[in-house]
Amino acid sequence: MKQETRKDEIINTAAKLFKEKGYSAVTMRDLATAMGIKAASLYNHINSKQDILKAIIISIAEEFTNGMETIIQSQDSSISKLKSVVTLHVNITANNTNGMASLNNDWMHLEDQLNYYLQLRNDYEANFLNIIKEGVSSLEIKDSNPEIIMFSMLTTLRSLYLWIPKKEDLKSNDLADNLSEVLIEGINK
Amino acid sequence: MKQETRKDEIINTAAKLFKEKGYSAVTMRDLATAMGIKAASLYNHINSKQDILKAIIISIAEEFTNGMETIIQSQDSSISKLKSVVTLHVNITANNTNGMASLNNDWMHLEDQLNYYLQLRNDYEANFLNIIKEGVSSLEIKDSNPEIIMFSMLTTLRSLYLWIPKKEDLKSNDLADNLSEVLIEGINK
DNA sequence: AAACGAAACTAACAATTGTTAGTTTGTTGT
DNA sequence: ACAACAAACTAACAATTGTTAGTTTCGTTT
Repeated sequence: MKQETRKDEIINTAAKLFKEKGYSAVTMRDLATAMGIKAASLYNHINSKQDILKAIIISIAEEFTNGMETIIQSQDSSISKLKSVVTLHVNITANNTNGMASLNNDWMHLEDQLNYYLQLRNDYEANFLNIIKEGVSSLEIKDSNPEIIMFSMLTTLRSLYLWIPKKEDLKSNDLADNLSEVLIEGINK
Repeated sequence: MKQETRKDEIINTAAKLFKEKGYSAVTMRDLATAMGIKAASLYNHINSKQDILKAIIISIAEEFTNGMETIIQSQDSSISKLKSVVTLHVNITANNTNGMASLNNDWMHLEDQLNYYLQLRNDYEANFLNIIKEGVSSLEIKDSNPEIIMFSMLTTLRSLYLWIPKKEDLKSNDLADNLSEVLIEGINK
C-alpha cells in the first residue's frame, strides 16, 4: 500500500460525495466542508473540479481495460472467461465502490477525456460481446440474442457498487461465485 | 390518448435533457432553449424546476406500484409472476424511456417527495423479493441467495431505459420474452 | 369592437458557482 | 535561529443559477 497523499484524500472524499448526489450537485464548498477546510484550500492540491472527476473515472476505466485484456488472451473456455469477467467486476468494485458510482453516473461530465473514456468503454463491450459469441459458436452458450445476454450481465455488474456496501459480510469470492451461478445457470430449477 | 398540453411538452423535454446530463446539470435556460422560448416563460406553465422532477418521477413510481399490486394478487406460479414483472418493466420503460432515466438517476434530488418515493421503492422491492422467496419454497426456483437473484434481475430491468432506444426494431413482446428467457433459464447450455 | 386568456417577452434580483491572488501558519531539516 | 515548504487561510471576482415582476402579443369569445 502506497501511503495516501492529501490529494488522494480529496479525491476519495469527492468520490463519496459524487456517489451520493452526482458530480454536478456537489460544490467545491461541499467538498471542502467534508474535508474540514475551506474551498480555496483545495486548490493547493488539485487543479480543478474537472480534474478530480478525471482522476476518479479514468483510472478505473483503465483497470477494466487491462483486466479484459488478460482475460481474452487466456485459453480458457467461454464460460470460464465470463466467470473471470464477473470476478473482475466484483474485485474492482469492492476496491473502489465510490469511484464506480462516478464511472457509471457521471462519465458524461468528463470534458477533455470524454472521447478517450468512450473509446475504452466501446472496446470493452466489444470484447465482452465477442466472448459470448464465441461461446455460442462453440455450443457452450445457448443460442439466445448475444446482445441481450451481454446487456443483462453487464448492467448487473455495473450496479454492483450499489449492492456491495450493503453486503459487507459476504466475501468477494462468495459474491462472485453466487453471481456467476445466477447469471450463467439461471434461476429455474 | 389525451392531447398533450404545453406543460406536458415541457415535462417531456425536461425528461429528455435530464436523461442526457442529469437533473442538476440541466438549467432552466437549457430547458427553455430546447423549447424555443425564454426561461421566464416556462413559469407560465410550471411552478419550479423541482416540480418538473416530481411530475416525472412520482407518476412512474406509482405505475410500478400499481402493476406490482396486480401481479402479487394473481394466482400465477412464481416463475409466471416473475415473467409478469419483466413485462411490466419492459412496457413502462418503452412508454417513457426518458422518464425512467430520471427515476433511476435523479430520485435523490427529490425534495418534499423523497420519503414518499423511497417508501414506494422499498415496498416494491419487498414484494419482488417475496415472489422469489415463495418460488424457492415451492421448489420452482433454485435455492440460490434470493437477494442476489433479485438484485440481478432488478438492475437489469432498471437499465432497460438505456437499451430499448437502441433496439427499436425489437418488439416489446419479443424483448420481454428474450429477457425472461435469459434471466430465468440462464445462458449455460 | 371590446374583453379575455394563454403564452410569450424584457429586465432584474439575490444566491451560489468555480476559481484566483495574496497571505498566514506550522512543521521540518539545517 | 533560520530557511523552506506544505497546507491552510481571507477576500474577492465574474459567471451562472432559479425565480419574480411587470409587460406585450395575438388568437378566440362575447
